[in-house]
Amino acid sequence: MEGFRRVLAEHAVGAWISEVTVRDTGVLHGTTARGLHDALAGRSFAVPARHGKWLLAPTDGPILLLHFGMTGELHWCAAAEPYHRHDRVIFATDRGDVRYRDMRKLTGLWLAPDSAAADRLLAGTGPDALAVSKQEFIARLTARRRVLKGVLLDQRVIAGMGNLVADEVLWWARLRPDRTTAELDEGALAALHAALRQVLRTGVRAGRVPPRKDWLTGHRDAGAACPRCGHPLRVSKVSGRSTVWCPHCQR
DNA sequence: TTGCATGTTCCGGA
DNA sequence: GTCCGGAACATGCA
Repeated sequence: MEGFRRVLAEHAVGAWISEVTVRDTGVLHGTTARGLHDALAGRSFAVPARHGKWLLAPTDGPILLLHFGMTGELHWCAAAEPYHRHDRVIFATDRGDVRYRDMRKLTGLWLAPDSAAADRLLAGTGPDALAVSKQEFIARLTARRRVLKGVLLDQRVIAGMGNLVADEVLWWARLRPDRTTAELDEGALAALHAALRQVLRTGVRAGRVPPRKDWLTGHRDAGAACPRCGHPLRVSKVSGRSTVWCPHCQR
């Protein structure tokens, strides 16, 4: 996510959009190929922002909102570069192409005429996980009794954590994914917030969740050993999502 | 061929 | 009303 924001920030700010090519309308939401082209051709990209898993790409006119689902990517390419088979939308500019690439098309692109409309699209989304204070984090998490894994993944509560990151955060905080928010004391909640900040800041710096050997990430296969204590990791479903945790050091 | 996958949303049941 | 699991979505891979 953060990596895709950088793609825009480093290459596209100020670039003039000459053409918008939609190769698969399946990724468009609330607009059409013609609508997207007419709204953005002739506009210039402004400074992008990220909120949770959303990338906001303002122009000197409308605001483009991008979501990447599980398999989406944003690429900066020379105009001459051949299309990738999963390039769904191409924004051709005077400097090169911004290409929205996505295999599974689970989410896609939205168009907001102005910032008020963009706010309405994100109205149900909670505060960004890296912007939330410890106090607010604890207040939002404990507002209701929820399973930890489920509440961390709930974008309405806190925006930005996906399945792998939620597992990583719980592993760092040494908390079992199937415990509930009601069981945690202040210390455990503070540890959860600290783990969240550490994991996300490292991920943001790297532009992705780093596949480090000393992290849980990269140990998702059954039978793998916990990189902290060496005990076998457990793989199961929690809150309906595949979940990896260490029964020995997560309590 | 079948099941699973890094996300979101809708639905039915508790 | 709230919360949870399951299904659906579209596609590729083991």
